[in-house]
Amino acid sequence: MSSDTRWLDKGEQEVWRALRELIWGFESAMDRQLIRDSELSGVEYSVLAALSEAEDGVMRARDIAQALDWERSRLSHLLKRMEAKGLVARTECESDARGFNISMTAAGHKAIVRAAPGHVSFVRENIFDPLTEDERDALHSAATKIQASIRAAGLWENRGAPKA
Amino acid sequence: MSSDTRWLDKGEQEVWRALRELIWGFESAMDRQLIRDSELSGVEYSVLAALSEAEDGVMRARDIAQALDWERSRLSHLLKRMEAKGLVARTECESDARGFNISMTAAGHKAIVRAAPGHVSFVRENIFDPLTEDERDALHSAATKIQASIRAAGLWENRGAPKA
DNA sequence: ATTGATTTGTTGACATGTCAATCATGCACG
DNA sequence: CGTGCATGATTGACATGTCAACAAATCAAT
Repeated sequence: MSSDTRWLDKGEQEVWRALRELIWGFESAMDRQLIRDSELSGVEYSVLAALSEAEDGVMRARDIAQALDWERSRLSHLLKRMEAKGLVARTECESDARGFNISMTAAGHKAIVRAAPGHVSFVRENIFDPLTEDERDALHSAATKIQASIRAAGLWENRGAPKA
Repeated sequence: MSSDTRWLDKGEQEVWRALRELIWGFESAMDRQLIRDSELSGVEYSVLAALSEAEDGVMRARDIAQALDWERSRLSHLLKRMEAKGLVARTECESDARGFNISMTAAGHKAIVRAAPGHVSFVRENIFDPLTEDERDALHSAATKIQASIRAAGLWENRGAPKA
């Protein structure tokens, strides 16, 4: 596993560098755009967007965490802050006394409605507009395959309890 | 800029979802692999890798920050921790009394030599092996174009002082 | 040379994320 | 029914990153 390492050749290094820079830089650029043009951070936007996609704008915390693939504690901390800001509200869950229902407040709804156009424009202008159709398709399948490969290697899940 | 937003259609949403998941998940998967198989975190690996590429294994803090496109304070905090762990050492800079030269210690060198094969294997097995040549090339050009587009929009730089 | 702007780096306050521990509830199976 | 394990969520300690303020050295321009 050590002596027979297949190192990256020149061309592979360039691809890897481009991808690494994209992965490191894209999220913060997106955050910057959101914070500049709205009152929401990227993670706050994610939560509100998830809530928007639910029928009634209400989701259990568990389901939000699953939809976003986040740790529970991360969501819990964030929801506490968002609740303090008045973006979401929590009500007890009737069917399961352990759970909580998270809903958007009017302020939360207003915030995401205001933020969404700029966010979508950012995605369209920086991902779809610059790429040819072929490149877009290839990007799609490449991203899907890479993720599948990492999953198969058991390195994707956050809480990696590899059934020790 | 608000009423004429071009929203994403079904297919575009799928591409965007795949890319977003990749961007969010890849880095932490890489970190997980490194921490599992070595004593280095992803950011520590980055610093040591940058130092490795310098001729004599010595770089000024400024140049490391530039190479990694990091904020100065981030690097400063990290170097303090890495120095405490004995991975790097700092010496004053002769030519510029403000600067510091950062060098790898023997322990730092040992650590990255031990971590590198696993890291390269991770990259090869999860990026290059699963993709066809066409996909790899398309991924390369797509990543490059997306980054160029974000740069052109002025949203790439960390310290965005947009010449107000 | 002196002044003022720029560069280099550190620091401290704060925001955010991870991890392990905790607690209450629900569920499965005897 | 209980008993024990799984689930949902919170908490606190800690790791890490950002931001703005700072200090010291250099540079530029007169």
